[in-house]
Amino acid sequence: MNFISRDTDYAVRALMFMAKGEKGEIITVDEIVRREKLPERFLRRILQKLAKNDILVSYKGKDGGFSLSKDADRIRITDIINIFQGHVDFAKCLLKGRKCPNTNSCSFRKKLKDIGAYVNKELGKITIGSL
Amino acid sequence: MNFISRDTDYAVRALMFMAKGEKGEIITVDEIVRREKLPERFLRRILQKLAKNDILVSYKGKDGGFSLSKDADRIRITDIINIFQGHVDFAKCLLKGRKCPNTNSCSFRKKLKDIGAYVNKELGKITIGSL
DNA sequence: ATAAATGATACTATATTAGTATTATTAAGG
DNA sequence: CCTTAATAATACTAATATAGTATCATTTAT
Ligand code: FES
Ligand code: FES
Repeated sequence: MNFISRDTDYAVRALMFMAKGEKGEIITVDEIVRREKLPERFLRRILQKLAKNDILVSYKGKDGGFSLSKDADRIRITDIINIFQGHVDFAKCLLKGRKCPNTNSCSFRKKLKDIGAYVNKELGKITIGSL
Repeated sequence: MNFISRDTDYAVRALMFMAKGEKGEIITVDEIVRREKLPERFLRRILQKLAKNDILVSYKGKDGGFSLSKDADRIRITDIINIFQGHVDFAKCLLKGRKCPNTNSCSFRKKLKDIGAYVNKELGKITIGSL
């Protein structure tokens, strides 16, 4: 069981590569593909999603590409995880349709919540710039 | 994205229920199903797996059922997670076939590893008995 | 106009998760 | 020894999530 999904991982790697360039530099998908050996079309979609979520700025047309929308130190790993994997829920009642016999008092869920809070806090400290 | 899968959750709930009884008490699947409202056949398979992994002892035949194989305080949540979800990997290189450009030096992976270690340590402290 | 880039969206393939069904085996008790 | 009440083993199916591909539209510098 992996904690980090493929698209999160690819996104982080692409961002790390982009962060090496000058601030605001425009980089094309092809360039990233060449350097990081990622599947092109898949990566395109990933970068598009990052642009939609204000991590990247996209420039269409000739000489276009993507640039970081903010300083690499302000892009947190949790932002990326949230975009691609949604909120990481450490403690959700899994009894969907049926009635959960002990929703509010469940001590298991309570403990997991504490651990989840810690993980989110620590992951929030990691930024693209810090890598 | 959920950290805990359905079968882990069901297993924990079943074990918590069983831990309420006397030490070594034999309990049938039907009894757990009645009390915890879990899908019977699915739960059967889950308990079988727990038995195979020495969490439960199974008694076949009439008056049979399952009992805890050890004190509830010695059954850790991590044991259950490992059985049903495998080792939780916080930091694995996701570039399978292709060559990873930076396997040994990847700082992202290194940081995730630390967090994973913490989570496993904390989860290891939680036992069925403590819930 | 053309070429070189992204945008949007739909499609497909594979893996994982969740659950069901079937048949065999075991052991207690009359 | 037969019946009954339990688990064991295994195969099957359905739903969902993940990973990746394909197609066509739009934009912009020259
Ligand atoms: S079971 Fe629904 S909350 Fe613990
Ligand atoms: S990318 Fe393979 S290890 Fe960081």
